[in-house]
Amino acid sequence: MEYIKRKIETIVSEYVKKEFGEDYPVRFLNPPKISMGDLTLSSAFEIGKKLRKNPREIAEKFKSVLEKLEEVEKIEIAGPGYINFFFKKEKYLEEIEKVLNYKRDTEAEEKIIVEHTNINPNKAAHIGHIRNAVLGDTLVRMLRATGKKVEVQNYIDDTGVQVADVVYGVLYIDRKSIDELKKIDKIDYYLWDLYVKVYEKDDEESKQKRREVHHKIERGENPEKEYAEFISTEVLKRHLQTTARLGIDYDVLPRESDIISLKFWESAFELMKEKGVIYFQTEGDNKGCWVMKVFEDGEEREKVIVKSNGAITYVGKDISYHLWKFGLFEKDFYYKKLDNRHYITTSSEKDADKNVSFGKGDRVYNVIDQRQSYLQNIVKKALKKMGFEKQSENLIHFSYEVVALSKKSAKEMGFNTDTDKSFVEVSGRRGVGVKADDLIDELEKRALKEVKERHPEFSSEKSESIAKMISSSALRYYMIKYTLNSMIVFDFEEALKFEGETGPYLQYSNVRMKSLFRKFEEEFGKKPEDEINPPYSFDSFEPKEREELWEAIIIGSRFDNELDTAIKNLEPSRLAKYGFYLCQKLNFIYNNFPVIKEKNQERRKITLFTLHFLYKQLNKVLDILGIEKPEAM
RNA sequence: GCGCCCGUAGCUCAACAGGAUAGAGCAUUGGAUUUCUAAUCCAAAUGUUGGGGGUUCGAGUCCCUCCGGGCGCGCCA
Repeated sequence: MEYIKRKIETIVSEYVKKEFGEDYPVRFLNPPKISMGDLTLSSAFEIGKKLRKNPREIAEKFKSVLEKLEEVEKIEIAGPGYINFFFKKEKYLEEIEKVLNYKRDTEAEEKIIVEHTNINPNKAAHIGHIRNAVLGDTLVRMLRATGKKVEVQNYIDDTGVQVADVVYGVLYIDRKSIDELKKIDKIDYYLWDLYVKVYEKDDEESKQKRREVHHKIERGENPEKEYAEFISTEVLKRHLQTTARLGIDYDVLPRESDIISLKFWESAFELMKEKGVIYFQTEGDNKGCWVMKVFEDGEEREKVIVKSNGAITYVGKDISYHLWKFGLFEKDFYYKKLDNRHYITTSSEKDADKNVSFGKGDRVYNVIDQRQSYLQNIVKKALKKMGFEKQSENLIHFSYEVVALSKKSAKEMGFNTDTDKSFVEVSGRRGVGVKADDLIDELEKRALKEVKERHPEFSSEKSESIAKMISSSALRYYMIKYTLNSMIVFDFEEALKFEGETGPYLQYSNVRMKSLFRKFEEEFGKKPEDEINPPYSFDSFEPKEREELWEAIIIGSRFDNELDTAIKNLEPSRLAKYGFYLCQKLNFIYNNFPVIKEKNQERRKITLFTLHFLYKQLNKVLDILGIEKPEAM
């Protein structure tokens, strides 16, 4: 119904300017009940507030102006001043293509970079990482659905202490050669356990040894460097297999080791000195460091960017990475193919693919959990201080709460639940967490059992393929249905559900429709689309039935509004909820209005229209949520 | 100590930018199919939105205060 809103907007802003001599934003609301109207305009409140007039009186003035709209059947002023529109139903149905093919105004060409997943390549991916990846991927799909150009980056911290710690473990605890590592089936699982072992013996001597390993990797000394490269690449490949199970891909994988060897930092350092953003501290706690002044909590504080031993801090690296993301210095990576879906950065020119280019974004979304807010803000401030105001503003921390384990689930897995808190924190170092692949395996197992029970006639290949789609949708929906601010206290019982507000429910609704349309074709010898033609008439329905069908159509018409709101508020859960709501309406109509058995052609046409329209809208939602659409389930 | 976030039905969560009678799922109880996939649908029941005060036509939402919980504030990454 966005096309009608645009029409109303034009009329309202013209009228308001003439009548009240000022511009007011035109805002729409959804009436809480369809009996109150199809759409609400709230302008009377805003104008009334400003002019200190009764909003109801102002609303009355709008009535005559807006009633002239050809789409409008009637207008009612309700409550304290809501302007409620009732559309001409038959006309609305005739123009449904305008709803289905709504095109947003094309904004100036803008390149968006979304960074997400960013799992340290030293152990298996766990449910916390999955929330990040699913949120990031959904954000990407949301943006692309509105026609935006989006590049997806997955940053690989292959030189950090985490990798060094497992290299230490391999070299000094398990004493394995690279050839031996190659024989391990799931290296990420092996390292999950090894990582825990490394921290079990956390004495001074091993700490010292670990630091040494880290420094050697940073300086490029072998065999440490070789091990680090091997491990991080192999674990990365495993992570990509895991995310691929959820339908998640990336355009480019920038590696920290390349940032270091291509000396990004040196350029960033020069730039920061030149712009006077950092300076050398000669006294106090930070003596010998390069620091940046940060204004926070009403006082100037210092943030160390280069340590007194000359090493760069984490923020320092992040600042240079972001200068690259926005294309703010001349430095660039080389790229090569990692597999047929992903490019990875490289520092050597000779194996580089010269035909691709990444970065140089206008807007950047970083999908990182809420604990990193402080540091993300430092990067933003650094950009601003360097004079890159616009880029600083366009750097958006897509922040969300973490995933923890419910005490019940943690106990079931044999973790220590002796804590004051009502949940158990996920910790890679202690090996506390649910591995993503384990969870997906379990979901697949359960889905397969269901499919086999329902369809014993299916080949095992077919059943398995369907089970995979179901498990992926269940996990994706579970991760997306919570608002970003809400901590997910992971519970097996909740996550393994296929009924109620779950991904499979949405999938199932879709399958039902497909099946219905298939049967319709068999029965009537034509496609549903061929039946759905004007003229339309609701005359053969009871008033109650008419309202039920019409409500479903109005709900279905809100897709574009929901998508826009989800993007504006950066809240993917909104779209998940909408998808669920859509399916509830769809299933209700399906259960209460027969199609194939319906003898009255007028009734059949309208019912089919409604279901087909909701089905098409649902398909858009499923694509954005990354939920696959099996033929049967 | 300072900053950010949260507190809503028995449980897990919604509530669009301050809007109309605070809604879903799960669990509970009862019901629907000789009929398009029952992973469905319908109905019943459950609320002082942590407490108190304020702002206004209107507050779960904004402000103040108190209580309870989470996270952050490194020359770690």
